[in-house]
Amino acid sequence: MTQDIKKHSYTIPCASTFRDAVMDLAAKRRVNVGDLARSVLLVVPQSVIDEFPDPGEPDQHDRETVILKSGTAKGRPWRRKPRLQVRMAPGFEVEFMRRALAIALALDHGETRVLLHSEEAPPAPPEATGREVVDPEEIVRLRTIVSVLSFDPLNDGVRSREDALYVLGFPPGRIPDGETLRARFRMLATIHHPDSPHGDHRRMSQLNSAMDILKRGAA
DNA sequence: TTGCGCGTGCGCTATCCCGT
DNA sequence: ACGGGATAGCGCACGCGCAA
Repeated sequence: MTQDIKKHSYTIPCASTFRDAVMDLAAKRRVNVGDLARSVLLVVPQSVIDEFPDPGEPDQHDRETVILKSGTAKGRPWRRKPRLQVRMAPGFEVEFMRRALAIALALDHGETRVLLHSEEAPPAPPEATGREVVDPEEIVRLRTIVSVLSFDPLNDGVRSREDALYVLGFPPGRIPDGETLRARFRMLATIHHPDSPHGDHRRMSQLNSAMDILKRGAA
């Protein structure tokens, strides 16, 4: 098997606190740092990433010491900038990827809205000051993502417990408790409700049917 | 159908090359 | 000589083919 696009290995110098936070987040999500960066690149428009503040390089005193464990220089200490290393498709700039990872951290901290302008950016028109700008490109991306990741509505509707588990995204045979069930339903309902920007009447209807079946089964 | 071996790709870590 | 960036190498996961 050969790949058409070779991945490139990026070295991203950053403050040790930033590196630790990113690695903690990756560990918490059970993914690697590259996955975090790719996720942000997938769902956040490039213009937003470009505008996001760059966490920047480590300061002059922020250095890590590495002791070589083998080779001719075994035992020799190396001082270098704290860094993150990721393998991704070529063509990205280090600052851009550092911003992307900063967005991942911001989202994890609950900052679910990303402003399209920074303090240094040219002043916005008076009527737009202090408001988030809705990027049409972002809306299209999000709709595509929701469409791809959502379950395919069942042609014959939700007729069995297995169908219900499928619609709610649980593996076959799983017996979710009431709290897990309600939490999953609420999350999916906010996405598929016809009033939502990404809503779908058919999916919402099948969600309700699935919930009914599982609630009856749990009773 | 299952188990085994092989090949390939990828992530992570450590090392080494080269510019300053 | 030092230190940053690039990459080599190791180990793991997964897909595929084949045999039992």
